[in-house]
Amino acid sequence: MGRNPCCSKDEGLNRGAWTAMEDKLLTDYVKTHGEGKWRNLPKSAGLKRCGKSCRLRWLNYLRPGIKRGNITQDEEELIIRLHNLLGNRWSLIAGRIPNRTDNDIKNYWNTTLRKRLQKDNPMSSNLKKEENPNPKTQQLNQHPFKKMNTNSSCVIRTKATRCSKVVISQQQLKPIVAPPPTSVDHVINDNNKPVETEPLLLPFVSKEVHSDDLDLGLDFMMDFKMDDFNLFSDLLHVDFSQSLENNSTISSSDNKGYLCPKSDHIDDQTFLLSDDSLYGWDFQSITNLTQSEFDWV
DNA sequence: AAGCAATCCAACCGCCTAATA
DNA sequence: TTATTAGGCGGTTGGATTGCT
Repeated sequence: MGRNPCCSKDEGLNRGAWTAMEDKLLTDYVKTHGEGKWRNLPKSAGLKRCGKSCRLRWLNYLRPGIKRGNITQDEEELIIRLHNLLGNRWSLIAGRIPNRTDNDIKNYWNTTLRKRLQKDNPMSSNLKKEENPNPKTQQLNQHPFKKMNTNSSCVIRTKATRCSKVVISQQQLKPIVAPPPTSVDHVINDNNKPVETEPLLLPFVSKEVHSDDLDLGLDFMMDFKMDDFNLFSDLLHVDFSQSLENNSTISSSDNKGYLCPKSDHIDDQTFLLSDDSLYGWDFQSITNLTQSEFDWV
């Protein structure tokens, strides 16, 4: 049953810093045979390393096009904003910053940004270390989707965990900053040709906007399928170009990248979101919510 | 110049999900 | 369907480097 045993327990494997010769062996092998099959790679490439170690070395160091060090001002601002949205989800953050690795960004955050931001804003709970570092204890004490902070802003950080269902009442969606569009205009493929598709209708109508109600804190992010992260590209000033399923790209006439949920109505006031339903919400509606305004089911 | 502290960052560890036999 | 592992991820470590006294 199952797959063949992993190499990780093998004796006699090299550990620690990689030598130039090991780097060359790994690079030559991956260039010839491509990425993947990491378990078998060390043996085939003549490396005395664990496959996991090879993968990490390739992805974080040897892979062509990687930028290392010298984080620019723009990149730094983007990291901060993305971290506000996503918390410590380094791979997702790295996915929005070209040619940077998650490890690089994580290191930069931990060594530079966190300290600086903590200094600038010592009350920011997002920047504090976890009081209880034991993940097992955290799991026992908290719902995996309810990593709460004491103030209203919070980042839900779940490791390899997904929200299955959540109920949001329409009332809770106030305030909506701008009227959301009623549909995404069209879906295009890689060749910029329109694709036949059903309209992605928003299940709620916009409310009156009261500027006094606006709270633009962006510390909140739900843990839906993060593959859909491109829907936040407007906010992040990044090209709205990442592919969705079927190699298609959604765009809207105002290029705002509004989120259009495929949710089920429970009644006129409440919507049930399931795991694959976040082809999104109006971004501000989501980010203005506090964690306590959700009922997890 | 020496010793120590602070910082950096590559690599490892352990957990989780998806894949697969 | 089930058991098991590979791949991927975030957290952490520890050796190397840099800065300070």
